[in-house]
Amino acid sequence: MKMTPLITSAVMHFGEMGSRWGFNRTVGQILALIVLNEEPISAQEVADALNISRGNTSMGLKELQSWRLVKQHHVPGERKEFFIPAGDIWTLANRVFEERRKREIDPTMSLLRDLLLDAPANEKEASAQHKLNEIHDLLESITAWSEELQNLGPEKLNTLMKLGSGVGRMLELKDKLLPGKNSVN
Amino acid sequence: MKMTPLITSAVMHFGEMGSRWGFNRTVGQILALIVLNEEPISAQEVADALNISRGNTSMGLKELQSWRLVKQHHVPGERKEFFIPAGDIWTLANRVFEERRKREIDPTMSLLRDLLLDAPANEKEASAQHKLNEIHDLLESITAWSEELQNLGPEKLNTLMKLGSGVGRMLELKDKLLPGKNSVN
DNA sequence: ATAAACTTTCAGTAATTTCTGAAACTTCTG
DNA sequence: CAGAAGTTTCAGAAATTACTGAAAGTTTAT
Repeated sequence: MKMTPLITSAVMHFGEMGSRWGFNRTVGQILALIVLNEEPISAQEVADALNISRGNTSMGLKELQSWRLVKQHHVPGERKEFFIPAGDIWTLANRVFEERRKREIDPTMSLLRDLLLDAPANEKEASAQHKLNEIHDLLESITAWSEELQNLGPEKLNTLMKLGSGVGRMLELKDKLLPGKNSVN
Repeated sequence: MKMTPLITSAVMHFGEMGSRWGFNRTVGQILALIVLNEEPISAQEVADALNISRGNTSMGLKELQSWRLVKQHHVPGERKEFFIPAGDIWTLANRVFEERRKREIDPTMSLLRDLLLDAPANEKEASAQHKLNEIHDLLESITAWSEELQNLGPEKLNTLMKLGSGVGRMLELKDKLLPGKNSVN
């Protein structure tokens, strides 16, 4: 399970970036290693390749499974468990988005809903509540939208992306195309 | 500069969430306080309201300015500097996205480009490089796409969001609408 | 030029997060 | 069921990140 120089660079980098993506250094490294390695890999091999303790490895793998980025893979005849990516790159990226949405947006949405239920006590609160409402609506849109993108799937998403600034123009014409749809402006 | 209960709850929550959004607790609290307070607020008032040291406040304000979420506001006749949000909610959310993209995606893109330049040394590396290439393309699409959304502006974005699953159907018809555009599937 | 009002910096401390490794646990095998 | 092979847990150590407060720095007013 020696890593080639290329894989080493990539793994180290994903470790560095790990914390920015919502997990810690070793979790990032483990993920990169499992994704870049075509063969299934055992926990012990992960620990050896990355030079981290067996305990830390176990926790990292557990976390990656809770993010649904990595899954166990049983090799017939082998006693130990092996690990492989839980899907293709698109799937993994989606899982990361989804999980982050749960951690970064959902709790705030829930608090905002609560805060917006109470009647404002005075002028100051009324104004603050108005802002909170704006934030709530924005987050709600982002959530709805990201769910929508997930349902589109990679090919259509790609079409949409390649469309570039065409999206704007298309929107202007949308009523002709989909006359039944909610007209906003 | 006493905070009302509503504002206190919101500020505390944004503090908790701060670290998930890319900054630390006090920076999150300061941001919430400045956004929810309609009047400009001085550094000293921030420190008092949040019960944090003057030094920490100064660093927090500096960071918020580097994210372009908060700006200085000079009150005529007053000696000290006041602070206000750098724009409306939409603008602020956009700045957060943009800044996070810089920190979370750009460095990886740059590394991936480098790693893809070298010829693979063997089978293992060839396969890893293929995966890295997929990741590169995905990140590139995400970047292009998020820039596109920013240019759309809030109203059109909202139209798009309200369109919901209509986006998929619209895409299927897009060639009729915009015949000049790049055909992907 | 001096002083008052205010801000920033930064060395040291506090708080938090991550990692290790030994012990406890779980399976499988003979 | 004994023990070998493997995994998980978790208390404490190490590393990282955030915060304080006193000293240095700025700016404005006189």
